[in-house]
Amino acid sequence: MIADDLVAALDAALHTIGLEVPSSGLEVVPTKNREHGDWQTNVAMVLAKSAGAAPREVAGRIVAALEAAAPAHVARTEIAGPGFINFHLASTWLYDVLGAVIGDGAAYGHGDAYADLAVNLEFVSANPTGPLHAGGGRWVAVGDAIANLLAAQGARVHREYYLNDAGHQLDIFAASLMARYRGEQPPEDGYQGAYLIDMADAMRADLGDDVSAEQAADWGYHAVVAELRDDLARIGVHFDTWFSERTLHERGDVTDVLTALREGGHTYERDGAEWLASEALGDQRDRVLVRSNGTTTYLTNDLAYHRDKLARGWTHLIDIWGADHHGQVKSLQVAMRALGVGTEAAPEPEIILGQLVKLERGGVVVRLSKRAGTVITLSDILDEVDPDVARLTFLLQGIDTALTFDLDVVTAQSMENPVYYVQYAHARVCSIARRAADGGVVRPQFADIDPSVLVHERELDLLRALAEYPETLRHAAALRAPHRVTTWVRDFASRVHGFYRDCRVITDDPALTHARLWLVESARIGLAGSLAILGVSAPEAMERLDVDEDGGEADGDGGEAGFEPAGE
RNA sequence: GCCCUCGUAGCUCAGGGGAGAGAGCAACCGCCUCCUAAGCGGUAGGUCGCAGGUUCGAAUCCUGCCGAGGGCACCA
Repeated sequence: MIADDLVAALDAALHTIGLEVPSSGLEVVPTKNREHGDWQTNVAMVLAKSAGAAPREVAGRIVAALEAAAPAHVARTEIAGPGFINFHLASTWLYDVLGAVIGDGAAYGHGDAYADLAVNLEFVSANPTGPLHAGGGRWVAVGDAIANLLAAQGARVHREYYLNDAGHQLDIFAASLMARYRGEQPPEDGYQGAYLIDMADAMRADLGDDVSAEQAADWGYHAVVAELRDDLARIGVHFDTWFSERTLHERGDVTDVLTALREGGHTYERDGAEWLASEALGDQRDRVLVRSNGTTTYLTNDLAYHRDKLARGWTHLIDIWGADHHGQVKSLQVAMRALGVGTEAAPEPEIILGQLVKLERGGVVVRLSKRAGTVITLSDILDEVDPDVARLTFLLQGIDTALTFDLDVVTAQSMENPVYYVQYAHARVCSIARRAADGGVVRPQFADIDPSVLVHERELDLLRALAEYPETLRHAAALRAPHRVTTWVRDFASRVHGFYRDCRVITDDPALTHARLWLVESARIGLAGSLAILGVSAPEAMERLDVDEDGGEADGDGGEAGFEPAGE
């Protein structure tokens, strides 16, 4: 990588003139403005104070030393602005990028930052008492993409879904199902959703007219889990493990946790309940472990669960939670530390918090009411838009910001969704390759082409973006921020479209055609690779939509928001 | 009251110490005898919530305030 070469050269130059490398390290970054060259460093400004000289003067010394041993590709070095050192490179550095992309293929941009990590990533984990809520789609998309990101950095990643199938909620669910089965209203505090009526009918069809409460509880549970699995499959997410909370109770893991905490002297009795002295460990307050009725709380069970994940050999635990659970983060981490976790070998669980999704319909907030049974499910969304649209919609922005999902906007404008912009770039690029093949244009071996014919700004722009891709993936993985990949690929797609417009690939100039065919292949690799991280498909062909062919795509679902004929 | 996240263009959001702050949508103006126009180019649009502080340099870090969302159960 050119950046590494420049860092090495700077390091050597500093050594030559007797300056220390800044403690923050050497920073060489791409310039934002082309006029400032290709890469820039701020070392001179960082070192000015300790060197006891003006930044530009320090820069001058560094540049002099650099020129004595000029690194490859550097055409010109200049001092600019308050003391930046700008590197103007020959475009040969970009031909190296092209070579790297072609050489690595689908693995281009991947790294080994997490090669030693065995990650257990738990996400979604919605209670098995009904279908997946539409807002939960955010965790589906984000979790899967984070898993892909970590895997692309060499981690072994395990996707896990925790089924809270031992608590009170499930009893209430079973009672609600049983009530519907008998044609009655669910209990006051029960699940009012209409889906239970359908489910009760299905149960009757399955088990007949004489179903016991126990049978109903069991049947209902399995039906819900099957439905969760189906919904997730529809959007293309597969979990390696569906972990049942019951297991923890049956095996005695929960009592083991209690024993360990007691032995550590972290528990006490009050008001007939058993408490964890978590405030002393850094929590906001103490927490109940065992209720006065003898049952264990969510926290206790969750501790047993996290211990089990470690016992199964996962060295790094990650949970993705909605912000509505933020109050539990500290409790879990602090208690895990009390259990001896939090060491180098067993770091405490990493909790990724995401802000909640606000559902709207036509600008009006859809309030979810259990009583009224107003529920919009993920599968409702998938009935209206394809999984790629749903996924990318959830991956457009950072997880720290609340996301508004307007069902009308997302469905009515699904054709304008950025996902098609990116996929179209991929389809176009594939189309070129197809055309070339159909026309009998044979792409020579990469080693046999002359990349130096690639001099158009559009061509170089593609390679510049590809040069930054590995760094983008690394950052996205480190920050657990898949939306950075979305941002990158949208920008890259824009460059691909620009190139497509301005640079004809298949021409009567064989050298240029051959080089561009490989360039196009590198673009395909970049698009397909980043889309794969996001869990979005990369179609090789898409139909052209012409404005005057108004309509199209009538989804026939009685949609009141049909597509307007768009043009005058 | 305490804790977490967010306030950037009309709207939805990128950028999270570096040089005139970016994109998409919406508005306006252009571009298909040529590899798919789901495309490309251009114009217009900003006190980066407010006030202090740190720094050579702050939209970015710190503090306070204002505003929005989410938490503060012997629910999960």
